[in-house]
Amino acid sequence: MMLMLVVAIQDVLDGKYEEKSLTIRGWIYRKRESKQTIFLLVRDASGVVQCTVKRDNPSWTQAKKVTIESSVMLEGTVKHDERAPGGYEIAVENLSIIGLAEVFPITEYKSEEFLRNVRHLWLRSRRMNLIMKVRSEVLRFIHDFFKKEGFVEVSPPMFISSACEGGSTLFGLKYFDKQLYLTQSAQLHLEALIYSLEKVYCVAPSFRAEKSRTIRHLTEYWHVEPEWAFADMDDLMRFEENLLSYICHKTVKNCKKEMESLTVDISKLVAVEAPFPRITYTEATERLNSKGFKIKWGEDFGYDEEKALAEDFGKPFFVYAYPRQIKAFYCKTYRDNPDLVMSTDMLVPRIGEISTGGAREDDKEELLRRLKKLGLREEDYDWYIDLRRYGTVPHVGFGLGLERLLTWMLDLENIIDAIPFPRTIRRFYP
RNA sequence: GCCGCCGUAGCUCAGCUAGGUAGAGCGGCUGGCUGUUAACCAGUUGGUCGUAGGUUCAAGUCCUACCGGCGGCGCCA
Repeated sequence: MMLMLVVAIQDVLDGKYEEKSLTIRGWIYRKRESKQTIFLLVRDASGVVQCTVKRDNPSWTQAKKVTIESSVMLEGTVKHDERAPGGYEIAVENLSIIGLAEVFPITEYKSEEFLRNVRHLWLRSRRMNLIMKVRSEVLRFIHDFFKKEGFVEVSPPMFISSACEGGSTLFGLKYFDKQLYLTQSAQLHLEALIYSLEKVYCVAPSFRAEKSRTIRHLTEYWHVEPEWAFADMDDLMRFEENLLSYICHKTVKNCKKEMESLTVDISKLVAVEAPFPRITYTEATERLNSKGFKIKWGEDFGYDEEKALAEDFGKPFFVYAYPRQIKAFYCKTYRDNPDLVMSTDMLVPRIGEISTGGAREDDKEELLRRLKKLGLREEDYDWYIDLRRYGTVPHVGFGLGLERLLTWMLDLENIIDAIPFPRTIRRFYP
């Protein structure tokens, strides 16, 4: 038996194999029959190519039999043909069916609800294929950037024994005969690691039992979190804007085809340029109130307020220096104004917050005061307080929601499409 | 936690306002078609109308409860 060249479909479409005999492997994407010719559109991980089977060819019988989504291996000759989508097609000489598919449930008309029910099959769609490729690349750029900046990737625990912030949004679970929780942020554990490694980061899932019913919430999402010793708020914001610029520019460059096929408007990504606008919470409040909102100083912004600000800027920006009472216990206060904390959110149009970060309280007595004031039990945070007992240092960190970032970058209508198997308040199958 | 919307064939929906024999398109199957672009033409197949009660001579349609789903707010990344 002659050994045939097995190639990726995208390479055929790129014209690398004109008039060559070769083998492709994949799945039947579309099938159209006429009297003399059966047209098989075959997809693999890389793309879709049209293959033609003629009536007088021995593979005609197999081609008659094959169904949508059957897995196949076929041999044939690449022809340049303007009538074929993509300009190239394969004249089939031999077709073998690997797995004959039953009638595939996904057809032309489909509702959101149905596609969510058959998510495990919908992942085969061109759209999900492209989104997952971009997601993979974005992850790679994130890792590249952190490594370039000297950060060490670490692996925090998912099981935790006490809350990071409040307890209400934690998923509890039975851990032998004890009560544990799924982590909602790696921050506290990352803070412990900076005393060894100084600059650390992780990309890991976070779990939130928030009963949120919106297009920008998942109960399980991937969280990009660094912690950085001996750094301040200015370092933090500069780092974040450089990271986002890097991701956007690399994605535009390396995922050109995918972005085109997904009809993403890349101009907003090209336009991302450090430095980003920065406004304080107080300035943001004044700005909003001049537009007709009625925010009292000390109140947090809702989604409407975030959207109004974001539309004003039309690009990513920071809000920083928030009132102490609306932020978590670990936020460091400004020493010249203890009503304010060194906390910053990065916001983007349409989505709102994609990251929250800031300086962490590094003074032990101050941290204890904050814990007490918020009614948190000191003994639950004993190990965390140790970090201020033994060689405390000023440090900063942030958390970036990977799926929110992708939703913004790819203009996704719903965050669920930024992850293969989304978990929401109502969805956990398949 | 609060508010709104949806549930009829494998899929997408109409039918409900004003109660009276369960409909269409897609898909499947059969046949036709000179190269199709999720083709086209003809025929055919296909139903616990989400579930349980109630009103009524009669309920897919009206009422109540429940179940499932989607979205908005709040909360957050």
